[in-house]
Amino acid sequence: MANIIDQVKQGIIAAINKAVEDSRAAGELEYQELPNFILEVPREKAHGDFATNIAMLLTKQAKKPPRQIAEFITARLVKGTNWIARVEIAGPGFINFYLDPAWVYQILPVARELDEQYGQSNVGQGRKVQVEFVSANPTGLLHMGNARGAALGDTIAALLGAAGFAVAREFYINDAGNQIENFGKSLEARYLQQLGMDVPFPEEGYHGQDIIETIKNIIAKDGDKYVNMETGLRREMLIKFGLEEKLIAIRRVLESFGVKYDIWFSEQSLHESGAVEQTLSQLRDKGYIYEQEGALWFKSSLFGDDKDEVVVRSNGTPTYFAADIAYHKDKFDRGFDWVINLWGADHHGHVDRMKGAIKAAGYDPDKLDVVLMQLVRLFKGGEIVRMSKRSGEFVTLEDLIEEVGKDAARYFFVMRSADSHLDFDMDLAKSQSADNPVYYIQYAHARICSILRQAEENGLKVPPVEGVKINLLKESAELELIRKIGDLPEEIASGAINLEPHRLARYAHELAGVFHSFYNSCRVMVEDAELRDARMVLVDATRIALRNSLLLLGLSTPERM
RNA sequence: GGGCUUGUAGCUCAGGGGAUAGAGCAACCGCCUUCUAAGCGGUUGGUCGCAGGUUCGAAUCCUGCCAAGCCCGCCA
Repeated sequence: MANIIDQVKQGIIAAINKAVEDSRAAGELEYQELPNFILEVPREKAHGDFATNIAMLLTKQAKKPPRQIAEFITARLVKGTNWIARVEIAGPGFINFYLDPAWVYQILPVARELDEQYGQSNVGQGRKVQVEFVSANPTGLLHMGNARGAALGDTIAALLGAAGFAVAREFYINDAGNQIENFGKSLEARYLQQLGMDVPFPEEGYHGQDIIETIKNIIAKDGDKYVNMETGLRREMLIKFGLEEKLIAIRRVLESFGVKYDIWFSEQSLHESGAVEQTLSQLRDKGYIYEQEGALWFKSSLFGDDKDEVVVRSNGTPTYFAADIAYHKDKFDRGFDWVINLWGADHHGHVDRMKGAIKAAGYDPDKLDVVLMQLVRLFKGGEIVRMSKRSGEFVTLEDLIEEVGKDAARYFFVMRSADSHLDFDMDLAKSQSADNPVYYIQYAHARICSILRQAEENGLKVPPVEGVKINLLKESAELELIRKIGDLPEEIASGAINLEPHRLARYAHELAGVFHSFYNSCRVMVEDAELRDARMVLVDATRIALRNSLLLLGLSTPERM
């Protein structure tokens, strides 16, 4: 019921199927197998409301020219059912369907009835899906790459939720391994330096100013009590304090970015619980692990990888990959039917062996999807902003939110497909002008709210749809707007299934555009009460579709601008 | 050297077997006594990186080449 357009489409598809079968039964057409035809909205409006390519696809089997096949099919299509008003054969053999214009009027009551729920569907059927994203090292601040991951991951999760999946957002905390050791050394050096001691800073350490800030906080709290401590213990204490502080900061920034996680999962916990060890011994029992040069290797080459991968170093410590296998095993053990990871493109080489490891551990690797996102290049004043984490010189997510605002930042990250190399133009993102697509969309929402607000001041409320003559909406701008509103459920569903949040960003922009167009050609507050009522319903349904889109994108929905 | 991603209008990008290839920005011309001009309408602008192949039909699929970014560690 929720997806009117799909419903109408399915009706037409059924009608086509029947016509084709009838034609075969009558001996006009010959075919063994019905080809996988499509029914789509043609690019050109002159080509009707929907069009199918079935006649062209049947040429081989039927051994007849496409236009003749189309003749047979159209002759057997029953007009007047499934909203089909007129059918035409065009071009090389397309069958174009022209529907009774009234078919779109069903969309408005549905949108208003469902309100907050309009656009949602149940294609996910409650299946459990996990989206893991950002998962940054808790040793520093979030950078532009993390920010893109946050916006994409959160929007993908929102789409999946709206499409009927039971979604969990998860942050994997890399609180183990080399970078933590490095973090400890950096903290220790800064600690001793801050207390006036002349000690060298580690070559590979974290040079960022934020580390010094952390140390100042520690000194403010505990003074010099760690100075005379044994170095191992001292680092442990500093790491504990530092990690906690960093995690709180990361969580706070992400929340200000509109991102909230359901689960924060610690890598360290997998080592402590013995899960890593257990996973490795299971893989060893299955013969996927061997020893060479003192290290343990996973036979990832058996699964299409170009070489094997170390899981336990010759010094006895497990690698990140070992923990990651245990982690993914844990995800599946928690009952997720679908596991989605957002990784930077620089991790692409990791995908095949991760899938291989999942297979080796006895799970279905097809249940893991890794969304790789290309790197972000930041432009400011027309120039690339060079960034380096090691030197501590980079624009943080916090800086970004402060400079361009949450809404613009989120929209800019989501408006491009994940695999496009994103050029982020800071000047454009923060410009409060027509160039900025975020304002364009929000402005449409504010305009609608303004109309409805003024109507209400004059004692006019949006009427219940039952008594309204929606069929008074005959202008092309009106019909186009209704159609666009009707597209939302499909946009959400396919955006979710294909993990393509940029489609929703585009949709919101298009919907706003169609509305602005309508606004300029049709006045809502007209004298004619019946037309006014119909347009108020239309405008309110537009508001619903726009608002729901904005919320899924994590953007605010201003009622005045 | 091998792998992954990308190459479409001046710029940033959609489209990913079908009809005349789209949007935003930029440029140019119009539209505010009327519900928000952060808006609308119009014009200009394309050898879809190059070359082959498959197909009734290729920007889209295949092969080769060219260019850009990233990766190829007992880092993550």
